[in-house]
This record gives sequence, structure tokens and C-alpha cells, in this order.
Amino acid sequence: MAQKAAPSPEPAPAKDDPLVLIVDDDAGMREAVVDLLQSVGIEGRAFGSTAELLAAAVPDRPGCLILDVRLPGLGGLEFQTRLDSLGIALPIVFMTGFADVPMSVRAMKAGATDFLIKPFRDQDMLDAVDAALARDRSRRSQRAATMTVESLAATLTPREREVMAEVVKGRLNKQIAGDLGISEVTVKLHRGKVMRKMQVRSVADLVRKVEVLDHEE
Amino acid sequence: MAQKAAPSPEPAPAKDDPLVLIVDDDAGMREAVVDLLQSVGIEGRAFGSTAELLAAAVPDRPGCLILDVRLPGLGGLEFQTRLDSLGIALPIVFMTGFADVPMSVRAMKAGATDFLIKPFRDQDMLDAVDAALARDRSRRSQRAATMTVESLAATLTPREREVMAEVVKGRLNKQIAGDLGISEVTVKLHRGKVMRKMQVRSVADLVRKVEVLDHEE
DNA sequence: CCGCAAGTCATACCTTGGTTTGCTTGGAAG
DNA sequence: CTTCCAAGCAAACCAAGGTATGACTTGCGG
Repeated sequence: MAQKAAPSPEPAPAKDDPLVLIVDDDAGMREAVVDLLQSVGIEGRAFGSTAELLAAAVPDRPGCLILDVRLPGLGGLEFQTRLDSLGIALPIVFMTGFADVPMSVRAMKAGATDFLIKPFRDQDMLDAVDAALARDRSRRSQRAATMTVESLAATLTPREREVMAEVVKGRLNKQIAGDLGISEVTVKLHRGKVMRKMQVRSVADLVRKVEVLDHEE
Repeated sequence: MAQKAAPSPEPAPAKDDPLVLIVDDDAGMREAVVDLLQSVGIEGRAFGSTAELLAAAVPDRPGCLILDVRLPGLGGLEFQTRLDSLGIALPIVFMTGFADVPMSVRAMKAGATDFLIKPFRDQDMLDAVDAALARDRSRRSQRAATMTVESLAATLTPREREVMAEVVKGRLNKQIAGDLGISEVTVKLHRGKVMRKMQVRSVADLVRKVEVLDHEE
């Protein structure tokens, strides 16, 4: 209802409330799912095809996808692969009226959160969406942490990065100086700058921050 | 074939070669799968029921399970849950002649590696087993690393453990002394012992070793 | 050409980390 | 009751980490 309404007394859709994207070629089903979600206070936005979804300006909010497997144009499973190669890791709940086991297994192996058969029980869909949203929240917080560290690391000069790498390896200033062919004082200088720029006070904290960095890439 | 043979010139089954456990109530299927695996040099051991498998003394070797879903006594899916609660994390490949989508989805959500429909193509089974074995190898090496660190940590005295925890948090000796209500010298003493017992030379290494510890538990 | 950022070095000084030696205490195992 | 060990303290000492201050070079963009 309050899709584009002016400031109202109703609970405004906050920027971080989950948004569920639904793609199904059956308008009735689309509406049913949106209504179902709305009944538990979750905003849904429906599309008739994957192309429509890709064309739309989807806000960056926590959420998930509900896909019909059989779709006009790009099918659900192909779309899943496509999103993956685009680096979009939105959790996916599949739903379909015509499915066989290999199809569902393929989807699950590719990372789908759930795979429901129409007609499904309302509660099953809500449970699946819950699980998908939980997964996305966890992914997003993980991602946010990584990006924070990345932005800090981006302010480092090349030399500082080298020194940081050695510090994290546990090398002594003396050794670092030898490896890089510079004096120990200079190493201490870079090291100090690294600690400040990375906003840590101890080597332990630095190690942990850097860990999350190369853990994800 | 060479199930209990005396020492022979043939390639003896090495302790770390993979062992695939098959459970199916159809003797023909059991034999077929064992033969298929043998054709690519993988040892298989077959059972007619989950009870039989549980009763048997299965050697601790890298491997995976191939389970029929429909089994006498405990069914495949229940068995999966059961193993999980027993802490046995062997990758599972399901196979079945009678399956529906919800069943396969349930199995995949519970962590199954694959879910094949009989009759399956030989290559599909071999691919599934390959994936399962890869998963188990990775899990085992991860587990081995954790256990190594655990055994090192087991030699620590309670006090040393406390000190280690603080060191990993990046606290100074001074602060640790204050927190634990002891003198700074004593902290240094414990700290030195921790470094030796954990077989690390730098705080950075210590942090990494301890990380793997509470990452898995 | 000037200014600025990155990188380098030295000296000096202080803090923190780490080891050794020697001694004490309390509890558990023998 | 003795032995062993975790746990603790002190003094003294050396190594390593960390912070100025000041000064020099190089390369790049305005």
C-alpha cells in the first residue's frame, strides 16, 4: 500500500527492513505471495519475468528472491547461475508447479535456500523466507565488516602494505628491515602508521582484521 | 574381492585411501556400486541396512556414504539426522528409486552432497562420490589442524589459558596483571610458557592458532 | 618551478616484552 | 611425609617495540 506515499503516520518502510523480490509469470501467484508476506509485515515486490527484475531499480536492502523455476525468457535455474556470475549473492527460494528431483537437487547444490512445490503451505513459504533473510543478514554483516577493513587498508601506501603483511606474519622489525632492505627505524615508522590507519592498537587486533580480508578473497 | 585376503602382491588398501560405505537393501545394487567404484580404484564396502553398518567396525578412513533413502529399519533421511547428532559428519550421497522433491530438498538442506535417482548414469555417481570425497578430505584436514592445536592447548595450566586469552585479545602485560590480580612478572612468565607450549614465536601466530580453535566450536 | 607525498635515515628516549635466578606457598599424588 | 607442580613474587638485565624530531631524496601534478 504505502509504496510511494508521502510521509504518513503509518510505519514507513525503513531502509533496512527486508525486501523480498518475487518473480513469477502468474499474476495471481505474485499477488498471493506479496499478500502473504505482507501479513507478517514483510515488504514484497513482484515481477513477471527475470528481465523485468533486472531492468528495475532495486534498492540495496537486505532481502531474498522468490523465483518460479519456469519463467518466460531466462528460467529460474539459469537466472540463479547468472546472478552468481554477476556476484549477486541474494538467497533464493524456488517455487514451482512442475519439478523433478534432479532440478531441485541442482538448485540446492547451486546454493538455493529452499525449493517449494506449488501449491505450498503458507507456513512453509514463510519459514523459507525467514531462513533466506537470516542468511542474507549474516552475509551482509560479514560483507560490511570486510568492506570496512578494505577501506581502511586502501589508505595505506604500498610500503605500508608490505610492512603490514610482514607484521601479520609475525616477523620482527629487524627481520622486516632486512627483507625490505631498509633500516629498522623506518620499519617502526611504517608500522606505527599502519597501526593508526588500520585503527588497531595491538598486533593481535591487526591480525584479526587482516584475516577477514584474505578469508573472503 | 580382496576383502580379507592374506598379504598379496596386489596394491594393498592403504590406510588413507578413501573408503566408500554403501547401504542398500538390494544386493544387486550394492554389488553394482561396489564394482563401479572398484573400476576407478576406489574401495567400497556394502551393507544391507543402517543397523548392519552401525554394528560393523568401520575403520577410520577418509570416505563417504552412499545411502538408499528407503531402507529396512532406519530410513536414509533419519539415518542422516542420527549420524549428525552422533557427530559423524561423513558426506552423504543419496540414491533412490522412489523420491519426490520435498524429500530430496530435505536431504540437501540437511547437508547431503548429492541425491541421485535410480537408475543413474555411472558417471553421475562417480562425480557425486568425487565431490563427497573432496568434501571429506577438506573436513578432515581442517579437523586435524584443530585437533593439533587442541592437544597443544590441553597442556596449558588453567592460569596459562587465562593469560593466553588475554594476550590474544591484544592486552598488555600490565593490563593482564591488573585483570588477574597478579604481578606483571608473573604474567610474563605464564606468557612465555604459553608461547613455548603452543609452539609459536610471535603473537601473530598465536592469534591464528587460537582462531581456528573457537572457530569450530 | 614549486609544493607535496612517499620513502628513507639517524639520534635519542621511553615503554613493553622476555628470560634468568632464586625463593615461597599450597594442594594433590605417591 | 615427601615429592611434584601450579602459581606466585622480586631483582636485574637485555631485546624489541614505539615515538618523537629533524633532515634528505625522488617523483608527480599544478
